[in-house]
Amino acid sequence: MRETGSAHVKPYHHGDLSRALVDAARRILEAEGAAALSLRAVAREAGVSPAAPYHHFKDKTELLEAVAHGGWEALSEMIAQARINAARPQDAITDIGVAYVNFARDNPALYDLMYDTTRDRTAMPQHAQEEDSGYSQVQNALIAAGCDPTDEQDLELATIASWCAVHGLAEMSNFKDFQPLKDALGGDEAFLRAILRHFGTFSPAGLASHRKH
Amino acid sequence: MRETGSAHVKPYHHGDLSRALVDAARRILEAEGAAALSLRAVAREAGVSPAAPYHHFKDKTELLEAVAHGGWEALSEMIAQARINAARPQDAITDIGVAYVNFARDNPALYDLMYDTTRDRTAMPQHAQEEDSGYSQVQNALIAAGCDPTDEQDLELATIASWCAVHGLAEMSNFKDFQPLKDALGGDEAFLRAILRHFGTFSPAGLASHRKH
DNA sequence: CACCTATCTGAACGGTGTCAACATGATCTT
DNA sequence: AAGATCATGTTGACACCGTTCAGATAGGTG
Repeated sequence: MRETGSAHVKPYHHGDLSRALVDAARRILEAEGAAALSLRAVAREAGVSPAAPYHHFKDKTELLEAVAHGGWEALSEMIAQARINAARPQDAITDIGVAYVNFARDNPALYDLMYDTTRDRTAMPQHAQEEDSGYSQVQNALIAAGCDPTDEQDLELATIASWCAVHGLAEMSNFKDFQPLKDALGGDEAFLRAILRHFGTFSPAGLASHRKH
Repeated sequence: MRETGSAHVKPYHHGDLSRALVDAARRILEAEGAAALSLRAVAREAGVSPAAPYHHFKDKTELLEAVAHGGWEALSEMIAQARINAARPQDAITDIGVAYVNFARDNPALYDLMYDTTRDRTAMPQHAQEEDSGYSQVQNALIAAGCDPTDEQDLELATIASWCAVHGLAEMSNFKDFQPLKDALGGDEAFLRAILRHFGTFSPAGLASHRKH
């Protein structure tokens, strides 16, 4: 490729395969589910030989971790949007919860992959330490909702509890559909908010009622 | 082996393979993890040819479902024990939560298998309809803790919320270890109870504070 | 006894993750 | 400009996997 002439030239051997592979994996994941996500299928989808990925990822696991990482970024984005769009600061935590579960519902296979405990646990904690991670956003939203920011221990407990509760709801929603209850409550979002209301830490009232010593 | 003489005779072709296979699968799961759980490995462990399982399970999936079913039964047992041993009725929900998370910690691979959303969703909901299922036990414990049993809709929401929260905590605990926080709080169980205290629905106070209309 | 059916084995198929050997071509050095 | 170098790609192979099918084996039934 001498000149950057027309549209789709292959500038290098491939271009940048790493990204192409991750994209291909994500495409397969959405279209055909986790069962169809083989390394060879990813290579096929990217138009490359089965051994090619090994020059960019030492393992199938490492590729999946890259895919999962992209998922965490997308989820953080969703959470940030929900936080920005919240009518009042104290609504933010609930809105984050809704956005979180919606993300899990819209990308069930990707969400499962993100939490796949078979792989190394490094992916999520590492991501949690970043500036605008979902975790720290939840923490800030809790403070905005009235959580005491000086009691670090309690704040961390509240953040973990919130995250666990919403994660549990998200996984549960993918596992069981609760359709009759949803209908009785008037739809998906109503059900969601009703459940969130039952998690104490998600309302200032709940927060207050749990302040002990 | 013509006569039913001594201890381990093989009365039929094998005895009863279905159970032996499920046991073998459970053994592999605990010893080597989910990655090593191949149908062939299970057959090997049971001392039988790779094709033998197909006379008892139509699929690898069907075997895994049997294993998962056993897991649900064991979990129900744990919950029942926690409920019986609770000092006061209103402590039962919290104690159930502790027992639940402990079960998930002690059998991480089995727990993952039980919630594997790749398989058919029939396993868990079906089990939830049984008499002494974990789900209905949680519901009863909530009533004992002061939840209004006449408001069926609210009761179901509370049960789901409780289950989601504890499931989330269990999965999260297997995903991330929270060691520094655990140390600061004085151990595993202290951490666990601290988190549970932050789920509003798990304390009568939390229950009361969420009663709206 | 002969027949039937359930259970198990052996061999085979296509698919998978992974690796070593080889090919290719962009970049660096001279 | 020419040749060396190194990252990137391909081919072919290996062991293992889930699954199937034809045949062996043995219990139950007439």
